[in-house]
Amino acid sequence: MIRDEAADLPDGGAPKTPDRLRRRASRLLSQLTVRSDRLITEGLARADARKWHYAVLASLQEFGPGSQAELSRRSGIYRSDMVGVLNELTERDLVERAPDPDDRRRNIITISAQGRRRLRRLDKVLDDLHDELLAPLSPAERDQLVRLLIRLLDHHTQSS
Amino acid sequence: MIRDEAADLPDGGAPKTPDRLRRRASRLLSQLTVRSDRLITEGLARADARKWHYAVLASLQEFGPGSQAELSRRSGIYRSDMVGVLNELTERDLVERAPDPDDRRRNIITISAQGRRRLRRLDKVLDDLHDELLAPLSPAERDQLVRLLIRLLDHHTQSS
DNA sequence: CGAATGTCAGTGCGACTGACATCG
DNA sequence: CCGATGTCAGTCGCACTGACATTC
Repeated sequence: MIRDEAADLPDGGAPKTPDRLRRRASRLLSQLTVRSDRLITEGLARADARKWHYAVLASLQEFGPGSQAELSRRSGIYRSDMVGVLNELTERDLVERAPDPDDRRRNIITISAQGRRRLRRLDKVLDDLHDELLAPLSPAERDQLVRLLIRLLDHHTQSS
Repeated sequence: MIRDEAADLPDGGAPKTPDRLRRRASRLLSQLTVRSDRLITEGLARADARKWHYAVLASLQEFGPGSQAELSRRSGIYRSDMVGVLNELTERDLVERAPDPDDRRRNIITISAQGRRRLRRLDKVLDDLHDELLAPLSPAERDQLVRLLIRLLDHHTQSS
């Protein structure tokens, strides 16, 4: 019989890091994202909010009012899902949805004063949650991580 | 009427980075992970494999045979989902599922010779896919990213 | 008895698709 | 006519739960 151990390192024998499973960036990303998402989702739920609430409100504050399709592009939420998010936000009077007089297909979404207050609150909540998420890292390391992630994300979004 | 611009920086005026949306680590992680997952899943699909196939095979090669529950702990796949994964792997003769004589509750899962060949193939496929995923980063930066992610993941797994 | 194992059915959520009426 | 918009219904994959029979 063939010794099975011999088959362990047949491809040149170069001592490839043994914990490839653990070091695969894709696996690290997805496992960490599961935890991160849960942390953020639960944290925001305690403040009666969801991730997209923040995304939409922040995008409105930074780039000003816009149509739903425009918000969709800004925040990476699908046009079809944006409807529901905006329903929730208008229910809570955080944004206003008004028909665009110049283009009757569109709604113009505007952040309200209460929405701005809400956004400030959510920003604080998120700051705390990110402190928890990034706890083991120094400020410099956090910055480094963010920069690396941004470069990767940019590379994979411009091509699509 | 109140000028809305005035309400933009009411909290002290500290020039908080304007693109907070873009810099939130949690958002970067989830958005990047979506792309990464898609890249990997499609790449593996072209080789008639799934992420878990690799995870299970690699864990078998590195840590040796084990029960399903043990594999489940090693690879982060739920006990309930492991069943299906192992069904697929045994169908393809990549692993063997044999009852443990010493503990009749358990099955002992062993990687087969074909499974080892398969694993080597998948490792190459994944190397290429990670080259694509991490394309914008230098080797040193890739290493840095992996180390940062590992530290974060470790921190959030030991506590759970 | 309590705890672990393998299995199955099912939930909830998030990303994504398709189609449709309306309008530019 | 083509393209964009807002809306709705529905799919798919995945993490996760609950329950159950069997065995330790």
